[in-house]
Amino acid sequence: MTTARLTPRGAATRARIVEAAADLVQVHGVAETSLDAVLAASATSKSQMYHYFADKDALVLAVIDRQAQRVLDAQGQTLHELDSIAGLRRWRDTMVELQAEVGCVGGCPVGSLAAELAELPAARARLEAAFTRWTGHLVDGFGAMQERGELGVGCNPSDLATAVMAALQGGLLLTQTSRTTRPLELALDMAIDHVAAQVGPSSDQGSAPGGG
Amino acid sequence: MTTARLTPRGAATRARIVEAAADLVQVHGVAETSLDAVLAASATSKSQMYHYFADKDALVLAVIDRQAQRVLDAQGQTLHELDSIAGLRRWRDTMVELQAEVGCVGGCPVGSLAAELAELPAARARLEAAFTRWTGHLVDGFGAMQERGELGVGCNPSDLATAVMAALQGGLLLTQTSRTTRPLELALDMAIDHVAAQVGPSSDQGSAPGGG
DNA sequence: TCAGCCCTGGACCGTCAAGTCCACTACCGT
DNA sequence: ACGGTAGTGGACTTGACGGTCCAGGGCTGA
Repeated sequence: MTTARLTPRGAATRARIVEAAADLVQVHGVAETSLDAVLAASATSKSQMYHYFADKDALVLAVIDRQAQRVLDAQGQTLHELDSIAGLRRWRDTMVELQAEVGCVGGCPVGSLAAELAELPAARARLEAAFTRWTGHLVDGFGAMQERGELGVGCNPSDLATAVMAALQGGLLLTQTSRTTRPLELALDMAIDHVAAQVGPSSDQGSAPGGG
Repeated sequence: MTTARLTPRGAATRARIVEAAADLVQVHGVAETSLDAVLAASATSKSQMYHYFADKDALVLAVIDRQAQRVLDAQGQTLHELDSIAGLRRWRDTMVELQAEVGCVGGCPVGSLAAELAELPAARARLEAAFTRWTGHLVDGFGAMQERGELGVGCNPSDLATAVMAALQGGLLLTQTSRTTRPLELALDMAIDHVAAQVGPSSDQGSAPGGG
């Protein structure tokens, strides 16, 4: 089922299902979330669920998109002010704060989905798109810094963003596993230092030569 | 069931079950791996499974330990030569190579388990231990470098190791999602640069002040 | 030889989840 | 008013999965 031919009432029901599913998936994971639970949480019936989605997999795809949006929303304004080292630091503090607030439980909603669903082609494509969109905000920030001459012309904003996102994801995973925000803090500080190291020298990244 | 009172024959059967379960879990994840599948793959019967393990959860704990060991084994000698930048680079190349060999499929066996099971207390404890052991090899390497005066006395080998492990885990997740080794390469290069930046200056880490 | 425990085979059970079906209601356009 | 489509309720089917049970095979030690 696509989103064609939806009355406002129908759209609201569909959204309620996705919202409830997203909540449950965030806590229990996809495999441990039953449709019955989603139905109960959203006060809908089986026929409604199958009216709006072909099957559970289709719902899961919608949940991926929803979670990706939620993650971006949770970062608020800091996500749009990544064009300076100071902005990156504020963003770092926001991410750490968000984790601390939930007691380091749950990890990254998108990262967790990626780990669980990366081997399913359709889901993988959505997750890759979600990461690309997220990372895009970093790319934009680094690009702006580069245009202003704050970042060496030799360094690649996209590569830089990918490295920062990797640090974030790994930091979140270790934070979730250890129940301390420390790994996230260390990982993001490392990443920001890595960006800061590109400030000033305008020729080389100072990295290992071998890269493919 | 602990490992008490096991004849060689029994131990072999138990090991066969864990081995088959580990194989399946690595590909499909815990939730999508049924006991029947494990039994078929290991040519054992239900009664054997429940003779050696109290329930599926108990088997999963054994699988976590086995996967942790497999990951360490896969890294071979490079894991014991992390006491120099050159050694770290060889280790990086090994990790990238391992991912390339499997077509970037599967991600990190331990990381994937962590993402799936981190909210289950018993599993979380094992996973945390697995990461600690793994990270321990990095700590040892950095400690040796520090003793030889190659690393500033002000920097903490344990923190450094945590940051590198975060980069590794995040890099693996993005590599799995994007089906390219590039994120892993970028993440590990960043991490190694971060370690290299501690070489020479013997006072401060040059990181953000706020960390708590 | 024989008792006893480790080990194994496989039928069986209860539960729960995904997905189907059909009768019904609500709304929209003409 | 009325036909058609969107939307809804909920019982039902099917099958897989985790877990139980018990009878029997096989090794070991006295």
